[in-house]
Amino acid sequence: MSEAYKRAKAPQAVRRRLMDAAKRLAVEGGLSAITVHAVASAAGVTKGGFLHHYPSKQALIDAIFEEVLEQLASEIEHRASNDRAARGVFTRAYIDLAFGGDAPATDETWIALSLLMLDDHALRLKWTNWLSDQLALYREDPADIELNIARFAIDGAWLAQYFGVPIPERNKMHEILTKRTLSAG
Amino acid sequence: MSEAYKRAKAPQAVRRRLMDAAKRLAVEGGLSAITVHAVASAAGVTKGGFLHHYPSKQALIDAIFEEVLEQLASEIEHRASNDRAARGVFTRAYIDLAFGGDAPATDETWIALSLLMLDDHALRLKWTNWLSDQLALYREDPADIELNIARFAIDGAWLAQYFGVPIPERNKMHEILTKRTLSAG
DNA sequence: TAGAAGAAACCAACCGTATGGTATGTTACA
DNA sequence: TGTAACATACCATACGGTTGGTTTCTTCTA
Repeated sequence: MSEAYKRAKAPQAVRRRLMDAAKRLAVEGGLSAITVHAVASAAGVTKGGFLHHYPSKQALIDAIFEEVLEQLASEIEHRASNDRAARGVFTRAYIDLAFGGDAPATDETWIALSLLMLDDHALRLKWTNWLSDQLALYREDPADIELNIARFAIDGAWLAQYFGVPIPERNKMHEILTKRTLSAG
Repeated sequence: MSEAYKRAKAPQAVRRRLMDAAKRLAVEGGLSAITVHAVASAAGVTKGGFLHHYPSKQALIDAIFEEVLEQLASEIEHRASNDRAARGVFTRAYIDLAFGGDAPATDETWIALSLLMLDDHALRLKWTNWLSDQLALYREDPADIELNIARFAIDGAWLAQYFGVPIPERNKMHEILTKRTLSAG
């Protein structure tokens, strides 16, 4: 009898570990590092265990993506709830989220998200739909140039971070970008 | 005797086609679409042909990367040569390059570049080194917040484009970003 | 409340396929 | 006539997924 059989069954914890392991592997080694074997074994389980919980590798990826989108929406909502301005509510929350350095785990999650999207057309579509839904929800004008610049800058800043480039004067940048979402219309 | 043997030998043209095919495949199908077989056959040659010109798949990727960096540097240089301002010369050229919509091939090339980098740590390093060299060459302050914001925004805009999101009012955005590289210091 | 019975949670071994790369051959060019 | 430019056949490996088992949990009944 294999030793692993003796462990307590904890399906929910295993699913969590599988998701986290996949994200971590993606951040550390790019999306090509996400193999069924690697993820499974990083989560302390075999391929069989992996494929019991998720019918395919793609299913896990989709699950991660959905979860991250939900987390993102919830973080945005939390930040937006204290914002009484008429314009740029979503974008400001987006900026805050990117610069709010209190949660490094969040950064990893975002990077993993981006990596996943970049090789998967369906996920890219989900992302753009999510974004446009959010913009609609917070009544942002998708054509507002200033807001678009700010959001693009945030995306670029993620990339820079993933590339290992230190961003100088984060706080100041945070402040400037935020201010511009408030000024003109 | 196979038909292909009868073609005129044109090694230089084949190498060119291999590079272009790899870039196109990356843009269309993500980096996982770059397989030796796919690239070779898209270039009208077999795996053997591919591996005669490049000792490995990675060698082709490296060659593409080097070439793109050189092209980029040359485009930047061309644009910078007409710029007499003291600040932000590189960044303005970078912005121009991204928004100069006359060359859609350039866009594809950049996207391919980004895709390649995202799964290859060594290439990411090469990119950051290239960037910091360029900043030094044009005497840009790497900590200049306004310039950093502009460059980040450009990177984010590429991504958006790759994601298929139309960027509203490109010209206006181009103008605004450029203006900000000129104003304060 | 015991325990039987079924379902859920795993593991280990196997399979087909795709991939990067090698070895060896064939044709064209210099 | 040698060398560069290809093609063809082959190889080892890694991958996603399947199959069939073994163990633990849950639930239903007497």
